[in-house]
Amino acid sequence: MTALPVEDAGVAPETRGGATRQRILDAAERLFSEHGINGVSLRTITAEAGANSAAANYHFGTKKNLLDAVFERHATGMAEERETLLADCRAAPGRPPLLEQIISAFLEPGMRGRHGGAPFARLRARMLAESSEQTRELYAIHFNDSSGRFLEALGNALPDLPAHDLHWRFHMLLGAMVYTLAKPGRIQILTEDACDPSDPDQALDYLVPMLAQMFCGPPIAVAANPVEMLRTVK
Amino acid sequence: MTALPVEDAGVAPETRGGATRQRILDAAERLFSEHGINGVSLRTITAEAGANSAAANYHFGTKKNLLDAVFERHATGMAEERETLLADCRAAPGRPPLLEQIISAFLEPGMRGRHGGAPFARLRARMLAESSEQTRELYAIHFNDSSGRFLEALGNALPDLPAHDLHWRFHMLLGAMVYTLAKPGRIQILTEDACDPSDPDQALDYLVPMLAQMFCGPPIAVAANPVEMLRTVK
DNA sequence: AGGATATTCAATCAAGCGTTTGATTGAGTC
DNA sequence: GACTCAATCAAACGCTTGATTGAATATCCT
Repeated sequence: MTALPVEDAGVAPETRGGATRQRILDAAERLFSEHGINGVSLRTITAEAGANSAAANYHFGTKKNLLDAVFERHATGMAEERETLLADCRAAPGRPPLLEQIISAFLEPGMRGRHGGAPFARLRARMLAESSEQTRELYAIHFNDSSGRFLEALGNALPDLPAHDLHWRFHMLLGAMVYTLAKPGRIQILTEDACDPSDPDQALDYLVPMLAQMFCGPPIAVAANPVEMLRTVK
Repeated sequence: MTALPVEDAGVAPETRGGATRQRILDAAERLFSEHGINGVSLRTITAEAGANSAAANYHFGTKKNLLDAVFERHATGMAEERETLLADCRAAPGRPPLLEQIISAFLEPGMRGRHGGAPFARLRARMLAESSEQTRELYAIHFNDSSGRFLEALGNALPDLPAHDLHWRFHMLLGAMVYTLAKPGRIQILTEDACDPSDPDQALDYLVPMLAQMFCGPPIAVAANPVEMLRTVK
């Protein structure tokens, strides 16, 4: 009868690596990252992939599942490379793991690695800005553990920094990364300088020292606002 | 139908006034910021505004024009307040305008001001992440001049910093602001601390000193990469 | 070889989209 | 009281959307 249930017995199309399936994943990744998830139709994706318009539904069931697959394709390997580089930091030359090394271990796999490259990077940034339910789930599944371990490592590298300050600095680390990945192109418009955040090498060369500088600063004194003081204590 | 209190019986052909028009703008701003521009239909907007489904097209022509109107409603005043605060920095107490004061003058109007509040802030962040043609135009029209003047003021406050470094630090300033406005909620998920970037007061209390700290750091030495060196000269 | 399985195809569905239409309202003007 | 005109309304326009179907084709296994 109908071959609808994607989780058929044996090897379902979910897990197979068919050529059409791969082409659809590639096209979806590129188009999602360029026009947003709601800005691209399955017809456009399958056309770009040179496949029939029903192919996406056949291989992934729904559009939501397609985005899941696009995300999972690179996220797992990316998180693993992050953890590997973090482990290298611990078993490192000097005594205390260098702050810059930790920051670089966090940024590099997502900005320069072989995990999707620029399209997947921009897709992640766009998804974070949208912060839909699906996005929150995907990030929680694939990145929560990894990010938590980096937060812990940064805390160990800065034992005198209050947790509240550490969290705010990590927030800024995420912001710098996500904004860079999103390629808004504001600086290029404003300056016409060679400052090019869309160049991964240049971005890492500058972001890592700048962020390290920021992490090293003294704790913030929020004396003016007693409510903030209370919050800081927690 | 009973004549409801038409508060604005002004001289409004299509440029101003009108209670329905305002309600549509409010609904569009809220829904756009929550679900994205492509994620909301005009029918949803007009329904939320308690208006007829044709009202949006009547008052604004197209969906694109509606987004223009939503954006322009707050952007002009926001840019003006930024410039006013920047002028206050120049005619300030001490000799050199404080770095923190300039940064605060740039961030405050967009984060805490009466210019749209949280919904408009999040909408701006989302638009920057999408960076469509329309977004680039709107930002260029309303914010290019203002941002350029802040870039200049920051350069004057840090005369020894190479332009290339200055631009990268301004990029990070934008990233911290945009990411905070987008409310991705990652830190809250990761830490369960009271660190809450969606609280404008707390965000300004922490972002301003952290960014000032980053701006004050030494220039980045990119010795490893000769290509970068060449680019820096330019 | 042949039969089962996996994939592709053209065609179609209901639903929703942005937009347009023509009629209707009701306050202001002569 | 007739006329004007911005504003609102119900209804429909043509088109695209995500999803589904059943037949046709490619692929594999024994």
